Amino acid sequence: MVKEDSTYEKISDKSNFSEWYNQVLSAAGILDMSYDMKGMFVWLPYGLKIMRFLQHKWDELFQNNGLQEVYFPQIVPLHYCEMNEAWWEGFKDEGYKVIAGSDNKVQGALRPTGEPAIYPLYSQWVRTRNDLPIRMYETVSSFRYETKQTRPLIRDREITNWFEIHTAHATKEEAVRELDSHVKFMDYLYEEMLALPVFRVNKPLWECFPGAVGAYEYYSLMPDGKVMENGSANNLGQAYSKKFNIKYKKENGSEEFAWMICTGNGGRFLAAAISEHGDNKGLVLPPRVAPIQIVIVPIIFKGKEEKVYKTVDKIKAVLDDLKIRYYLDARDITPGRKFNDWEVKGVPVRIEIGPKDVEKKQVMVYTRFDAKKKSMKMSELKKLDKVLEEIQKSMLSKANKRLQNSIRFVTKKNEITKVVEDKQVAKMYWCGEKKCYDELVSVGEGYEGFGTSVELQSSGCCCACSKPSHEELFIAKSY
RNA sequence: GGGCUUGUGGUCUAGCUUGGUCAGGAUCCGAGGUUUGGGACCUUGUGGCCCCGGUUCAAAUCCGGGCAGGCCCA
Repeated sequence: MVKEDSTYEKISDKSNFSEWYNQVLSAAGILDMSYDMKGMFVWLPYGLKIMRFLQHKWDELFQNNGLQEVYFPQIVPLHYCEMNEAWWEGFKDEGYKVIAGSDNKVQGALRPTGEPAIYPLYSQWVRTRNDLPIRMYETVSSFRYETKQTRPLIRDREITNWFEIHTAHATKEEAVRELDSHVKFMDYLYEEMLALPVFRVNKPLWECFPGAVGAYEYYSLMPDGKVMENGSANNLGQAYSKKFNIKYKKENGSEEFAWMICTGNGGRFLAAAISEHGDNKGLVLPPRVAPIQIVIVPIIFKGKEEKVYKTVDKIKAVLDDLKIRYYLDARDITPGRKFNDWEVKGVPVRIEIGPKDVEKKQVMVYTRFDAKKKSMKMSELKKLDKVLEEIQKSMLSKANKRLQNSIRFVTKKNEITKVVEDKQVAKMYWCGEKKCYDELVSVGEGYEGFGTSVELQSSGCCCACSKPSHEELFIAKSY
């Protein structure tokens, strides 16, 4: 098991982000990227543990809020796909078709998204008002034959560990309340679990599905100053229910289409966390999602093994009491090697315990994110859960600072280029007209106006046409 | 879609300009020993030039094609 145990792999400086990112994924044992199928990767034991841990967090969160987990088949009949023609037009070129049988007949498509699989069934399930709401989610793989450059966890051809919530409601108001709770789910996963601040923005309407009411999109700020779309919560209105015929009979006998909400995200959560928190030594995991929160490294000298291991047992007892996820590294290799292994893997805290510490009734505590090593009395070990919480908080506030410092407010069109080329995000007043949007975005190649501020603080004059404006537009390069 | 670039044991890599004792190093893995407070050390063993064709007395090296990666830009 070469890959599960550590291998000594070089990690570039983080300023060279593309290279650094691939090396960290490999060195930390997240993915094996040598699988010979473009855009598809092998989840290694440690990487999958982290991803599954995050998945358990959203399972718990969704189910505590009344959402039910379901599973729909991976193969979607083509006539389901064709029910939403505009959608299929956009997706069919990047769809995988499944052929089987001696005549190679096309059996269907691997799902590029969940809608075409799920909504035809919703249509059957909904007859009366009592059948609503439907509140379900699934965690699955989606498949897209990407023609762009693929990048592990960021742009895959098999999008793994992807959750999507699909809900259907009797009224518009109920749907809006549902959307609000999805926003809270995303905020919780980002801030509370991953210690990641994000841009939560509104999409310009022409970027939403035809007929949709609106969408919140999430964008992560990557180390190279580009932004990455990272999940969305969509208020579909009745756009999809009309396509898929999801409707119920009202008391007066008339028919009403369901109001629908969908929300999804997956591996990009992890991509953003790795990119934000990682450093030149490797991964740095936020304690709340780290599968191993504390690693214990015993330092063994000949003849003194027993003493050390007796103390290790005491430490384990305390950690058990605190319900901390720990791992005792008893491998027969040198301590220095173990230190580095677990640093690359981003374990938040390491406890070193050797004969000297046993004498002094203490341990050495190393914290990964600030690389500090301090001694701690055995009697103080029960504070370790607070140490982990402190780390979590500090990681969030550090990331928050970077995000806030990256935003530059501009008042003139010609200032945008300088900000974006400086690897920052430009923010400006915008009147809401597409014409002005196009004008502002076209000042540089590859620029994207990725949304407008959700929490509006003030208003001013449109950066393009100078008319009074109540919206703030963000512009940056994007993934 | 356009441009640039790379392919050497399991992994990382030297060699390519100027063809010829160059297939070298490191790591991993196996065996033995000594160790363990920041990637230990010594002895020893296994294992490699992406594929096809061309030029040549001679190709990892030059040329053509294929396949597979990586990076940048639309």
